[in-house]
Amino acid sequence: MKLLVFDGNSIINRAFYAIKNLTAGDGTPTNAIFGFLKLYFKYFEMTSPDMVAVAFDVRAKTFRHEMYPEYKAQRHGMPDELACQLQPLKDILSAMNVKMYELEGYEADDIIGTLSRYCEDNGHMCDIVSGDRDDFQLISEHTRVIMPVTRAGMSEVEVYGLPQIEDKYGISPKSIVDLKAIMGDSSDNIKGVPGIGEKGALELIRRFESLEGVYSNLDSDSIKPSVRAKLENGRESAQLSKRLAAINRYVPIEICDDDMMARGYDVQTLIPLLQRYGLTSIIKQLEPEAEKQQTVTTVCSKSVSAAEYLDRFRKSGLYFMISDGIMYALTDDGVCSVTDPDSLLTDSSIEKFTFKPKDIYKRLLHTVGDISPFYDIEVAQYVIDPSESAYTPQRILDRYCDVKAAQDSVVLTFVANMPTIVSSQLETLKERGQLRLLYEIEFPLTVVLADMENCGFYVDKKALERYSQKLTLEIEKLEKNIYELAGEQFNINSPKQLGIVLFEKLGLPHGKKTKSGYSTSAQILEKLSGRHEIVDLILEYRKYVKLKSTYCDGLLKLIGPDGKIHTSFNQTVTQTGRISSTEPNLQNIPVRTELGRQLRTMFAACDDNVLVDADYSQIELRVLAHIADDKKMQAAFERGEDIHTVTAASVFGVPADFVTPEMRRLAKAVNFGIVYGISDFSLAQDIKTTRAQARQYIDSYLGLYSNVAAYMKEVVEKAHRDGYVTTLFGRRRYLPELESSNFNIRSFGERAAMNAPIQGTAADIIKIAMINTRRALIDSGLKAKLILQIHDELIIEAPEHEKDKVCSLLVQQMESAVKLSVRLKVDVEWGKTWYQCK
DNA sequence: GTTGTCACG
DNA sequence: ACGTACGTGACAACG
Repeated sequence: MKLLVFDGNSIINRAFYAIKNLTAGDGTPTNAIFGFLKLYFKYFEMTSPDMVAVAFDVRAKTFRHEMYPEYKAQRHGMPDELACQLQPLKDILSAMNVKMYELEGYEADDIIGTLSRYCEDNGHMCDIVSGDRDDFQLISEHTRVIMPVTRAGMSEVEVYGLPQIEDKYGISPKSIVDLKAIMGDSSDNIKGVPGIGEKGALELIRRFESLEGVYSNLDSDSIKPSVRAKLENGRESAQLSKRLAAINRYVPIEICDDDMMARGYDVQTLIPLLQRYGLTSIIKQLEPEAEKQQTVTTVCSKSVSAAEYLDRFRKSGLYFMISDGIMYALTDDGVCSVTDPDSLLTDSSIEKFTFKPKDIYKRLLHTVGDISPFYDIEVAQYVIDPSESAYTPQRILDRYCDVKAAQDSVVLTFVANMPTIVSSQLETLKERGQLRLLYEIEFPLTVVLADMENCGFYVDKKALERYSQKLTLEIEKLEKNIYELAGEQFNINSPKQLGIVLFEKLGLPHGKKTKSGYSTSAQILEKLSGRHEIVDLILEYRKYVKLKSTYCDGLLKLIGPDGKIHTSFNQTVTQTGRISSTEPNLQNIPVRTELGRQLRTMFAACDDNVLVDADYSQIELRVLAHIADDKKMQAAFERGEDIHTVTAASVFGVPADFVTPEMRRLAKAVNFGIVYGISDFSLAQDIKTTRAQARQYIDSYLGLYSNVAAYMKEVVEKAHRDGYVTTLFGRRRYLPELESSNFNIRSFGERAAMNAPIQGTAADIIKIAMINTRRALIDSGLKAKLILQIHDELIIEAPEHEKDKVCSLLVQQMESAVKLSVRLKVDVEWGKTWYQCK
């Protein structure tokens, strides 16, 4: 038998923040109830339990609170709009015959701990649904934790069992309490041992298993004296922390199987209740199979093996999607789950149609080697219209199919309708001439990205930790000085508090105001630099804090057991066709200042490898010279001259040898401005001059490059006429802003119209280069791998002896990716670390 | 979750 | 007369 138990408070809280603006007819908020019920049905279906229960906290004095008043202090504030939904939810659950447990003095955690222990004692399985990682300590052979997470705007689920915990932490779930006893948990106000963080605590627990194990081995030589001292000082805190972190598994409640058995709903009570709260879509969901029959052709309850259907797939193509680890495929008999998918996925005689295949690619690249791309509905939709904020099965169904899918059968409905979706997309793409963009650039690119994500980028963890500590010292010094100059202690990181100190207490002249106070941006602060010593200190403080929080501590958290950082590349985010990088963003690692650039010494090649780093020189201006067909600009590039110097010479009417650094700086700013869709106002601000002077620079620039001027005019006209602009490879960006009656919005549309074809064509070009580079590396039998793309830059990790070959191969592939009327120039560097590649 | 700030191309 | 550069993502504070 299996029990499914929900942490009522954790899930309703999550639902409350995930869903917005949902109220009953009379204005009572119902978003949290709705969200809770949706998740309830989803996980019920997913786990098919025999028994269900929901546990709630009861706020009261408890052992934990008496012993430690700050414990979970910040969790007490539940907003009124949420608190008022608690009782209605309990009423609804009661009508659904769902057993609820709560007991004064105990938290939901404790009740769940008790229920899971009951399951283990009685040989049942137990699935815990909670958003709280505290519950990980309960995981065992019998017990799993199911956690709803939001990724890329899609609600997904993470399932943690014994192997996942051992994988993630390298310790057994039982030791998690001991881990927290040492490292603490700021969200629960558990102090742990001061001075020892996650890393140190993990190391100790991996070695000695428990807190007691650590303390009985305190004299062990393998514990560094500094750590030993901290442990000795923190002994009492650690013991208290352990008691606080441990979930109570002996709450005095009466448990019996019969109470928790999943039985039918009390429809007589339930339906009117749901109606009262305006939850009609939940009522629909409750209506038996009738609704589903309409929307999903057929759902086979049994799984099929791939071999059974092989011939049929071969004829019509394999339509499938993977959701929660299960592969759903469309067959003549409806949508079935498939038990042994790999033989199908790697059969090159079957055309595959799917949704978001990158994770499958990542697995297949590990297990079976190289692969051919599948049709990806998500990426196809992105090519059709890149402006969507997220590409979900639900939205694509809404767009192409006239079906209503119940919330919990979206995946099945989607798979059932894939042939319709794909043929509609192909019709659109064909008509617009975007098939080559899709099949020759976007689809093959996904495989390259999957490969890069698998490889990862090695980071020297030790060195990064040292760097972080160094920054901490500097930050503390600056903090002290700032407080002294301000005459008070305040939170420098709070723009609000900082604004009050600078502009009210110290009376500095303030610039523009934001909605919530004074602007304290670097731009404003720089103007105040001479007026008060504190200003420069704050600017420096900000630099250090940014480096520490985002780049040291942020990155450290994401270094995997292999010592590498595996970013996620997103192919469907940007409006222009660029890719983006998240968790972490490796496309914005500091480089512009020496202090920040130091970070790049930590990004290194592992083992005996080296990094090869190549970037396009002025790719956007070269693309502009090509698209605008401006002979003068083309000639400047052809002569191999520095474009900013040439521009400066012409604009200022002096020979190139007489261009001063200042003149070059101005010309460079104008060149950038042109690419962004320039205005005199912004240029003036950027180069700190008058608007009239900026106007003059722009005019002489456009007089010089007259075809650029003509192109800018034409592209904006085209955008107004057609509603979109295109890149050289047919990528579109729609610009509904141009229809706006608001001048600002319309002007933004016009600047975007000028910029998108340039930025987008450059993005297309490097994508082609990535695909060709990967192919060339594989075909020439080199071990070297692409690991990172930064818009105009590619990084490869290669064995040292392949270095020379890889350098020339990379330059060759990047320069020859496309043929333009100006040559593409690429600079290449290599080194053991990223820092050395300059 | 939204805002302000700042890192990158 | 309007009030700005184009494209991203992460973090801390605040609601």
